[in-house]
Amino acid sequence: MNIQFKKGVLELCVLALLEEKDYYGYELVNEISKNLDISEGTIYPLLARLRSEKYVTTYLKESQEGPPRKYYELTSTGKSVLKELKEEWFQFTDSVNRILKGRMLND
Amino acid sequence: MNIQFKKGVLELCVLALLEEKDYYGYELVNEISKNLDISEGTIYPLLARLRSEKYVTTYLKESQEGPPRKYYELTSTGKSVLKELKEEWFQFTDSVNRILKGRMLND
DNA sequence: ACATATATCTTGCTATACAAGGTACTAAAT
DNA sequence: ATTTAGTACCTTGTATAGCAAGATATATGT
Repeated sequence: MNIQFKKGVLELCVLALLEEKDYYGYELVNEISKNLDISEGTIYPLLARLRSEKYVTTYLKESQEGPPRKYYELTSTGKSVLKELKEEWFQFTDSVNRILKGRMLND
Repeated sequence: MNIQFKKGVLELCVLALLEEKDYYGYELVNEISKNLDISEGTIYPLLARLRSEKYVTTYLKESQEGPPRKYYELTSTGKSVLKELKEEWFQFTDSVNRILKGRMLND
């Protein structure tokens, strides 16, 4: 899978998942991995950044299956960033597809 | 416009345009700019890379309106890379949209 | 001579993803 | 008891690609 395509998009995916419910990091890796390749070395720094930018808050919760889980919860800032990012994403892909599809008639 | 989203995608756009006809760099900037923000500081290094990777060849042609133009022409390698990149792009955006749209019912 | 549009390219910077590794807890198998 | 495997967190160093800002040079009009 093309690594470059993911730049910036994983942030969008994480925020979108967090809109549904709170996730912990390891769980996000598993959930996103159903659709996209993603590694832990990517997600944890990303989550740290989202927290430092106040898009999410965190809380710890113990687990029966291993060490405590750090859950991530979307803030209202995070929600509005998500909305904006989502719009940008759809607009961006439309623009790209306009460039590609204008020339796809003979593909 | 989100800079990160463009990572890797501009290469795809350039190759897609070159499938239609030969372009020179400045012309590519103008053409792509109809849909996406792109700067010359991005396109020229990208074109140099495409050439070094043998996805394109170049030739010079004089112009009446300014200095000589360097035209870029797709190689057969470039064509197969384009085909692959295009497939990856559509698969990638589908995957992302699956993550986003599974949770958009109440947007 | 000067400004504008055309056309090329380079330098230094930034952002994000990844591989590879480390830490630690729990439960099951040896 | 010890090891293994699964869960769960994190960090370090590297690579890549885009951008702003600038340099260079040609052609045309003022």
